[in-house]
Amino acid sequence: MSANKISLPVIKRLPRYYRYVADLKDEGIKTISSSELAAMLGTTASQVRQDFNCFGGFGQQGIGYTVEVLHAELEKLLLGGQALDIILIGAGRLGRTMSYFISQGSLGYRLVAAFDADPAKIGQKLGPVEVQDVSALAAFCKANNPKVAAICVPDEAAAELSPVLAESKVEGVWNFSHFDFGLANPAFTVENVHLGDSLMSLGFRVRKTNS
Amino acid sequence: MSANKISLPVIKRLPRYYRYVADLKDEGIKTISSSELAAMLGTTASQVRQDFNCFGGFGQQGIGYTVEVLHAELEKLLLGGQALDIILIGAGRLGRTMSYFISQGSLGYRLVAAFDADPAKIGQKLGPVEVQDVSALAAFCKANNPKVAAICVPDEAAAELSPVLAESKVEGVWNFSHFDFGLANPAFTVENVHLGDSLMSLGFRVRKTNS
DNA sequence: TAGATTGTTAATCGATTAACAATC
DNA sequence: TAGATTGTTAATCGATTAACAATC
Repeated sequence: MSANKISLPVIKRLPRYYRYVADLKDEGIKTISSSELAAMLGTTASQVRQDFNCFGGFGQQGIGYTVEVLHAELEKLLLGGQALDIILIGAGRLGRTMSYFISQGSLGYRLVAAFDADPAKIGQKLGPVEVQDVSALAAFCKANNPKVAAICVPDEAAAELSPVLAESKVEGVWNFSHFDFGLANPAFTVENVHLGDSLMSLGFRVRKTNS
Repeated sequence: MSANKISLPVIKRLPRYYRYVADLKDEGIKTISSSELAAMLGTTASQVRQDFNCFGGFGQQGIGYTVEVLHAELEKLLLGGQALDIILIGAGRLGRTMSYFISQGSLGYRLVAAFDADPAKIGQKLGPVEVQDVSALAAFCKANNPKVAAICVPDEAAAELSPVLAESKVEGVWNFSHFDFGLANPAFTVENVHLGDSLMSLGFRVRKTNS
């Protein structure tokens, strides 16, 4: 029943709006215009208005946007009232860092389990959860229906786990591996974080500038 | 002297091409057509050809692309022959994880220094380098001219360090903070990795699917 | 009422996709 | 030569920006 389709570029901009508006709220600013906000963000007033209007326009003509309203609306959109259950797969260096990240910030998630294949890691405490053997993944999903999985395992392990997740109720994949979950199963909503790709493309741009 | 302008979307796709082509090379595949590669990547043959042609077309009409040539060309573009010197700023959990990341993969970088403000972290070994006091940053940059900085400090610290980096020879910023280096100094080439934003936007999409 | 600023439609811009001539 | 596939131009699509009427 996904009513009106919001484009991906707009969705990706929402968290940034939310951060800036939260700052404004903290500073006690009551009202802001699209052009003021655009100047802060380095974008155009048109884009700000177009973006906000995807969600039904919470501004007032002649006045601007009430910071408190804007903040509440963006928070509702992004945090959605109740936290999503997320599981961490892979409790190595990256996985552990991400587990802290998930739990610390108010990002709209609740870490409910962590898994690893390495016996040395099983039983370790990771914030609110204890690392389980990855062989318990399917059973855990069946019993608890987590909605999102953070993938912090090597590519081959991700490929092996993909069918297990596809059979579960997991819909969202926060993917740090190179395995392409979206290609494997179009039903997944995938957010890739390709750190190596990111750093490489930065390298290309920096080298380019000097040539 | 930045000759032909390559668009950002194309640049961002290059690392993925490189990974897939490296796999093909490992599998001993000699030649590949744009349509075969497109099928693997989940894109169109047109896009593959358009992208490769930004760099002067290394295919052969009637035949396709020689995997070895493709691999060599992409490697040259992305790794650029010699490694870029990179410094790590912030040796907390995230910074340490990223230092391993930078050093381990063949991403075209050489970690040359790490900095932190916390006395407890100063002196720690981080792979090839030892964490220095951040007060030594300006002097280090002046003496060693690193080209890229990885920013793994809180937003306020990033804001304070921005002018220091702007005065140095640092051009590329791999930014994990929310401070906007591109806005502060348009001369920077910035690659933002906003993990919280990424996870939040995934949450929006997952919730959206169920409403 | 006059000034300001939104909501929304129209114009522009850029990126992706399709088509096809060149050529291996 | 015939078939295949690139390089490249043209068409389409979508996102951004500009314009302006509605309205606080």
